[in-house]
Amino acid sequence: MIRKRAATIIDVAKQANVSIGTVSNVLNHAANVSEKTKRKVEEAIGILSYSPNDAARSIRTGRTHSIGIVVPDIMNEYYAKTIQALMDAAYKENYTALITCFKNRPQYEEKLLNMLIDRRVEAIGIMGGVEDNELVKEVAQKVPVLLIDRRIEGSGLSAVQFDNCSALMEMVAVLKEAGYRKIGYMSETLAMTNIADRYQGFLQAMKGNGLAVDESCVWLSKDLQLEKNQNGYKLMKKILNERKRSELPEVLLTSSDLIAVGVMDAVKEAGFRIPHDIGIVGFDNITLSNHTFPTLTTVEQDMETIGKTSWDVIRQLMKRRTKIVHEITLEQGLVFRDSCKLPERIKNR
Amino acid sequence: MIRKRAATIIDVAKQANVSIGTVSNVLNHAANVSEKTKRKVEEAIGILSYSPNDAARSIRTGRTHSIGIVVPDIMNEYYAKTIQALMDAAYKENYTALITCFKNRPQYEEKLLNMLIDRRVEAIGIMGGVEDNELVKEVAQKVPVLLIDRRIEGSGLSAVQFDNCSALMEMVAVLKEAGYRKIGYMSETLAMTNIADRYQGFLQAMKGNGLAVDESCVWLSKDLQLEKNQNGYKLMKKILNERKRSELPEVLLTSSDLIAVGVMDAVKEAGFRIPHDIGIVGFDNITLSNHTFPTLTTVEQDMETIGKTSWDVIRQLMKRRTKIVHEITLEQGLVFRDSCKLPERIKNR
DNA sequence: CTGAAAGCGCTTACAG
DNA sequence: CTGAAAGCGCTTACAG
Repeated sequence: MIRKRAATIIDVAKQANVSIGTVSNVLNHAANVSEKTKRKVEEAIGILSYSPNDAARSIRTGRTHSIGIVVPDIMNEYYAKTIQALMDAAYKENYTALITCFKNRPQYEEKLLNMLIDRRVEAIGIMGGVEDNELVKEVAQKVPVLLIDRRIEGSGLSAVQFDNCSALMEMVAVLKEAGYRKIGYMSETLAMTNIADRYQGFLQAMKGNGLAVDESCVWLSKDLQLEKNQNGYKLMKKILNERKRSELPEVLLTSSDLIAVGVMDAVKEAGFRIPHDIGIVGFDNITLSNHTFPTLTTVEQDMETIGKTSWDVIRQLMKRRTKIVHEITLEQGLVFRDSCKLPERIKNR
Repeated sequence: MIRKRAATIIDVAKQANVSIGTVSNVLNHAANVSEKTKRKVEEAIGILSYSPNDAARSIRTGRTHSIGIVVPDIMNEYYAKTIQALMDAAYKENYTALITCFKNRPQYEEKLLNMLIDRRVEAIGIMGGVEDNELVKEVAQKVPVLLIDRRIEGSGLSAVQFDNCSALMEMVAVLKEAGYRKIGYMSETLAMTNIADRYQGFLQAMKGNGLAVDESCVWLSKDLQLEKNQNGYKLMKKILNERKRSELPEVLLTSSDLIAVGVMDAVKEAGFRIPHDIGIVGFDNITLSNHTFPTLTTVEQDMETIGKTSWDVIRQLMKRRTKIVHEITLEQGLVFRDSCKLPERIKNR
């Protein structure tokens, strides 16, 4: 079987014995077309199983009805759910989202962004680590950019973010109330604002609550950006090998549920009990966190909401050629489960 | 700030004082262009920060360098990882994958497929439930289609699949060896071949091992297609409410880890112990399955491999205008963990 | 209500 | 090595 060349608007016009302008009018539900010719055209379209070529259309109209999304990867449920919500919202308004993943490899980022620009996406949403802020600003000269779950200080770029700092401050306050004093912290490096904000919240809260930060219990590692689960496990295993029990924190805050789960595996493997010997706190509230043993105390980020909100803002950004800056901050929520020793009165909040 | 109109090849030609044909030649690393004019052109490109318009290019060349992927959703890790592997492979050869999710809503499927055709993707990979086989066949008239993790009998369409039937036969044999007799089965309905094959494998193996299928312990529910976790929990809860313990299976096979995890929650909530009172088996081997309590016995599907293989086949399909049929079958693997009572000799296999 | 024609931003033979 | 011109498949004023 040989696939036929796709029919064009010219073929349809010939088949229906009308001009291509008329076919175009039918296609676009435009200008009064008589019922009769409309039927003729539609019949011809059916016979030839014609479908309009979007590229040709977009070259004329100057619009592509597509947006670009840049994320580290889609394998992390946090990204997957956010993107899904954003895509769904866009799709309902006949926009297609081009998803691109750069796996935290800087050399990919530029290539991906250029690809999106070549495709003339009408806006770009950037989630996570495009590390080269200058690059992002250049891109924003050409096409509206929305930063999702991050920001670039002083760039005048729109952003939808969570209030990471507050969430961590609350969490630390609760841990203190629960009797914890020696609070450890494990995170990817602080390149992204969302991650940095959490750490700031941690530091502020420790200070505010009169607790000392034990620097030997703070681990910031670049490895934790990807394969968080695996790398969290490895890092914790190494820590447990090197230290005596008294040198461990009483509770360990982490910047991701996946990291937390890896850490828990290492801890359990070393024969410690959670939360009896050490408490663990995650971040994201992915499905996994409610099914680990013990279940994981964490910070909930509402992916549905950030995804939808991002689309709303992107739509605003596309509307006008003049630039306006949107800054939206969403609240997170604390989820108390069994991986920390918490009094009932706290759990029931 | 007002965003400028994007520069075109004409602008570049003017800026560099050459013809647009020459600019095009530089862009496409084509025909001998003298070093000097090349530099002139590149400089002009820099000054205007010109980027070529893919739509215009594709309308001339007839190629879009993009493929379409259709999946139920990207929130299930099984789909997410497969797509990621496929996207990565495609990306390395300068192809972009347009990901579309139809959420098992039939009315979406046609719209999505048309959208992909309008965008003139050079091939389409379909994973999971596009239910209308006729629709798929029509699409395949226009553009090469690869079925991923499913097939359409007698359609002459290429497919990359797992050997689901064999995997289930092996699993049943192992369960029998472990002493299980009353084996239950919980799955989404059998609309898709991958799901149907598993059930066939189950039936065959039961027969082959001289075990009776207790039909009261077979649940096939449409609800389990989406939100598998939630809906698995609900279904199991209902079952536990309605039955005495003696009416439950000794071990329950499920068609997805997410379903299995929901089931385990319901079982534990009802006060039963796993695997002491009832064994549970999942399917997919997503990250979650190694962290539940108890950890989940399951069937591993190598997402990396099916994703990459799918790209390899898609590339083949795009190469020629004559149709050739590819049928590739991949092996799965059994993963023995703590959610079933299994003798050590089996676990160590 | 319908058609003829210009033009969107490119690539591709073809001259020179 | 470089340029002029045709043409890809559409939409959009503009006549009639």
